[in-house]
Parts: sequence; structure tokens; C-alpha cells
Amino acid sequence: MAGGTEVPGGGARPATSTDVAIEAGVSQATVARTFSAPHLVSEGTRQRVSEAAARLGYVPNAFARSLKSQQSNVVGAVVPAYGEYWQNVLSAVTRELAARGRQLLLFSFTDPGEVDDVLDIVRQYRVSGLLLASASIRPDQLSAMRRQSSPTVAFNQPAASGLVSSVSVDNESGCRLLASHLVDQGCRTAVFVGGVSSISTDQARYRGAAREMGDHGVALPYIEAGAFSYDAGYGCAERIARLAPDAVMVGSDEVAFGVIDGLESRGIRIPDDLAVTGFDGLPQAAWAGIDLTTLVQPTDLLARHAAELLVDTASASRPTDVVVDGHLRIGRTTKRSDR
Amino acid sequence: MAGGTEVPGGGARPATSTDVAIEAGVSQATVARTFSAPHLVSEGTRQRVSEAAARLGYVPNAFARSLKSQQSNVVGAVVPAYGEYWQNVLSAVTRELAARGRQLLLFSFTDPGEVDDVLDIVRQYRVSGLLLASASIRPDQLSAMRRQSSPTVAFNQPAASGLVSSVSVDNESGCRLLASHLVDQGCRTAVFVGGVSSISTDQARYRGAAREMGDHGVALPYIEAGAFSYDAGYGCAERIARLAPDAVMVGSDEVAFGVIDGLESRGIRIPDDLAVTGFDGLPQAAWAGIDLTTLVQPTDLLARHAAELLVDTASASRPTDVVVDGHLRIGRTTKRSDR
DNA sequence: GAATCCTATGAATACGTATTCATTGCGTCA
DNA sequence: TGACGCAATGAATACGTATTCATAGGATTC
Repeated sequence: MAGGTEVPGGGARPATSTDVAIEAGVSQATVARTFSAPHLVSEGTRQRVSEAAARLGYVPNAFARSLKSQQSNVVGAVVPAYGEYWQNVLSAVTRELAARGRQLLLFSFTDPGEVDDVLDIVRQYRVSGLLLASASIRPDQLSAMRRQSSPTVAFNQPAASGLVSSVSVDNESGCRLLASHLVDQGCRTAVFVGGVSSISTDQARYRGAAREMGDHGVALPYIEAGAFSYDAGYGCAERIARLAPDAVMVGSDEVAFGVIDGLESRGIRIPDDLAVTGFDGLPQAAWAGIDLTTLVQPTDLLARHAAELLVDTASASRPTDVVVDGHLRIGRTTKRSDR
Repeated sequence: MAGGTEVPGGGARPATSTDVAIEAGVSQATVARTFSAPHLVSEGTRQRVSEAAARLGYVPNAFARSLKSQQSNVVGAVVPAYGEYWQNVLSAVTRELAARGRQLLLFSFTDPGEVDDVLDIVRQYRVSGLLLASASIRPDQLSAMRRQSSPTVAFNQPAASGLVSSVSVDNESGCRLLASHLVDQGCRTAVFVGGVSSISTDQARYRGAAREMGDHGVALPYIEAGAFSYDAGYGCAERIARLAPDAVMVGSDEVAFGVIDGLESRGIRIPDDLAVTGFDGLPQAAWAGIDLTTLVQPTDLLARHAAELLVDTASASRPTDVVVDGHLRIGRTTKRSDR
């Protein structure tokens, strides 16, 4: 058996502000001020304290600070564990928050059924803001979190209106743009492939697409892939092929990638036999080998709005809804060579 | 009559264990025990406390708990803000940690130069474990964090040996597998495309590839893409084409996707004119439209090992290095129809 | 030259919980 | 029956910091 595992500096407890105070010959209060309100400390003292702190390797304890000051610099995020889209959102939001001096405490869930348990854990952390990837979170769950006096932002769920703040892209008009583009290309029959029909985002996208198509006399049957994943999209190919439409509008890029490959595996050529559109504007949509026509969400802009709401404590009592327009990206998947 | 579910609204400060104690007619200590050591409380009392807590909407304060108990359930993660690969790792690690009752506090950085600042912030949070996406973190920065008595794990940087624990795939043997496969396919000349040559992972992969190729008398010049991104890969096409090799081994999938599209845009057919391999085994590599030959990292397994090390407090004083083998995925990008 | 104000600091307290120590009541064993 | 052990609880304290209140000079004003 190996005995005392001697780590230099390992067993020693981290230095506290009191330790630094003694080392620098000042009071603990002065040390605290040096780090959290330097302007209240004279130049000379600040210097001495800083040196003492450096000598002892002192670093303020964020937990104690949060406890006392009743506010943390931590923003919570409840996000699905899977999904290309959410990974990108998370990445963008993290960047924006970091730029505002906030850290992100991540709570992920695999199954929507876990959300309640996760939210209970979230409550234990007195986060200064909460981001909810709400396509997967029920409205009543959203409203339960509003109790917190900290800003709460639902990402991509405009239906959350009134309960919490929200930031989202205009799903309906985005889909109208896509549908309109397809009609321009000569599309006369089409199909919509959604991910999960119970999700409000999915519904809004279908609604927009169906209305625009309807305005041009084109019917738009709905097919449910069952998940927002490549595989789910791939598995839809047969059902789509059976309907033999001019075009297929897919509710999200990730599913669309699967749909495309599924269709091509059945010998259907895109766009010659069938046009395909997506939604989200994932990075992969722009890859030359894919070049998907899609509605690009301005993720960075959305993330910036979200971060601003999360940082602004006043927004807690005044829920704000931000809706941003996406823009059309036209790729090879809808470019008919003939007509 | 469910009147009790009413919680005094927004502005009211959250209930504390003392509030619950009064409500339930017990001491604060008993309330604390009810939540953190229920077995020390009698059945009846536990019941009464739970009801009082529910009535007041009480939730334990994680910060206060961490402060007093000197340990948090929070694991820190320092990860680059961009990159498909890291997003996947993060996603996997988050899942594994959630299963172990840990939350993830995310610190992201855009530029390696920010790492020092980020690490300073990390130190403020007394995280119970720290995950370092260390391909971008210097060894001296790693060792500086070892001071913490909490487990520190470098993900994908075996060179961290001795300083902190590490979890990584066997880069060198993985690349040997890929190279060997290419030679079997009849490859006689080849090129290696790395991301950033100063990164140890990049070096290890090139080393493995070059050695295996060398064993078969094939030279392997190195080309640096300049970043681990699609665009960087796309931009390499010209330099690759100029060398006109049989095969190009790319150091990471994300770059490989770019290389493929870049080459095809120049009229080079894959795999007929040129074979391509990647490394990482990103989900996109398995997409039918891409079907890249690559070395698949067992991300879930790596994440599990990382999570276990991060949770095991003993691992702090006993750095452990875990190296796992990846497996070869053979896709269309190396399948020669003729020869 | 005193009244006043401002700056820099220290002493003391509170944040919400976990934990030690002490106390009580009760069942058990000799 | 008395000594003892155990289970359940309460009182008190400590975790590390921010902040209020008080104090001592020193500069400023009339």
C-alpha cells in the first residue's frame, strides 16, 4: 500500500481572505475590498494585498461570494443531451456569456421525462439566469421556473410568451420563404417532414409552410420522422418516395441530411427528381458536398439577445419576446437544371 | 384543496432551512439532516419536514452547501468554443456526469491566449473536478492546475502524463491502422494533412501514419491546414492536388470533410483518383453521402473513463492515464472500384 | 481655528447550510 | 434494577466572503 500521498501544496487548504489579511497586515475586510471593490482601497494597500495574495496563491471563493452577495455569475442552461442544433446554440451562447463575465452551468437531459428532475436540481443552484432549450420543455414547466426572481429565457419557443422571456427565429415566415422559393422553382406537389409533431416549433414551421403552399394551391401532407435526427430522416425515405412529390420540406437540417441520403440511396436524384429544403442553417448545410437549401437561423444574433436578457436582471420581471428573421440560403438541393 | 401549493410570489426571498424548521416545529439541524442525511431522521419527522418544505417551496442552497461541506458537485470543463469534435466530447461527458449526479460548469475560450485568464476564473470555483480539453492547453498550464486537490483530467493529451490524469485514444496506433489499410488498397504515394502542427495530438497522429507508411516504403509529406476546421481543409485542396498522391490522410474528420469537398470542386474524384481518410469518427462520417474512412474514437467510452476519474476524489493524488483503442471504419472514400 | 467632509480602514455581522457536541428518552443486557 | 448503548433531536459553531457601521486622520471650507 502506498502511504502518504504527498502532493506539494496538495493537502494544504486553499488560502482565504483572512490568511491574506494576516500576511499583508490588514483586515479581512480590506482584502475583500481589494478584490471586489478596488476603488475603495488606497493604491499602496492594494499593492501590498495583491502581493500577499500572490505569495499565498489566494483566489476568492466564488461560492462564498455568491452566498454572501446573493447573486452568482452563473447562468444555468437546460439543454437536450443530443442534437446538432442545440450543440451549436450552446456553443454560441457560451461565447456570448463568457464575453459578459458569466459562466454556464450545464444541465442536460436525454429524455423529456427527466426534465422535472433536472429542474429540481437547477433550483438548488441560485443561478443568476436560466436558459431553457424549451422546444422540449412544457409550458407549465417553464412557468414554474419563473418563480425565480432571475431572468429566464426560452430559446426557440415563442409560445412561452408572457411566462418567461424568449428568443426565437420567425419559424412561420421562414417556412413561407422556403415554400415560396419552391413554388418559384415550379413545385406543384410537396410533402413536409417534421421531427416530433407535438413540439411547438415543429408545428409553427409546418403551419408556415402549409399556408404559403396553400396560397399557391399546393397541398402539403405532414410526415412525422419521430425524432430530430439524421437516422429518423433517413428512415422517412420510403414514405416520401411513395407520395412521389416534387419537393420535400424538412423541418430541420439534421433530419434533412438523413432524408437526402435516404432518398438518394433509393435512386432518387436531388434536385432533378425531387427538391429538398431544410431549416436551421447548420454549418454542414453550407458544405459543398451537401449544399442544402435552408433557412439560416442567425444563431450568433439569437445568442447575443439571449445573453443580454440573461444578464439584465430587470428582464426577470418584464418578460420580453425577441423574434428574429432568418434568411434564405439557396443551395443545389432546389436548383432544377431543367423546367 | 390544493391551496398549499401557492408560493408567495416573485420578490419574496427563497425559503431557507430555518424557515422550514419553524414551519415544521423542529430545529434547523433536523431540516438539514432531512435533506442531506435522511437516515438520521425518524420517519414521522421526515414526513413533517418534507411537507413543510413543499408548502414553502424550499430548495436547499447549493452554494451554501458547498461552502460548508467544502465540496461541490460541480465539475469544471475548459473547452475550445469552436469545433465539432469538442462539442461531441462535451455532450458525451455531460451525459456521463449527469448520471453520476454532477453538473458541468463550462468555461470556453476562443483563442489559446485566453486560457490563462480562463484558468484564473476556474480557480475561483472550487470545482470537485476539472476537465481540460488539453490539445489546446499547454503542459505548464496543466500542471498549474494540479495544485487543486481535486481530480484533473486532460482529454486527449497523453503527453500530460504525470501531471494530471488523462484519457485519450491511441492516436499513433490508430493512424497505423489507417495507413496500413491504405497500403492494402494499393496506395504508393500519400500526403498527411494536419490541423495545427504544434498540437501534440496532431504530432502523434502524423508520427503513427508516417511510421506505418515508412515501413512499407511510402513517404508521407506533411501539410498544415492551419486550423481544425472544414474551411481549413477545403483550402488545402490545391496544395494536395499539386502533389498528386494516391491518398491523403487527414488528421481529423472535420478537416477531412473540407478536404474532400475541396478536392471534388477541383474535379478530383474520390476514391477513384484519390483516397481520403479522416480521424475521430464524427457522426457525419457515417452519413451515407459522406461515408468517410476514418478511425472512430469510442467517445462514450472515453467520456465514461473521464467521468469516473473526475468523480473519484482519490484520483487527484494518483494521476492515471487511460489510453483506449479506436476502431477502423471503412467507407467509400478508400474503396477503389478498379486498381 | 473650528466645523465639515471625505477617504481609508477595522470590527462585527450575516449569508444558508453541515456538523460536532450535548441531551433526552428508551430498550437491552448483566 | 442499574449501567449502558443507541436513536433522535437541538444548540451552537464554522465555512469564506461582502457589507454595514464606526472611527481616525487629513483636507477643505467659512
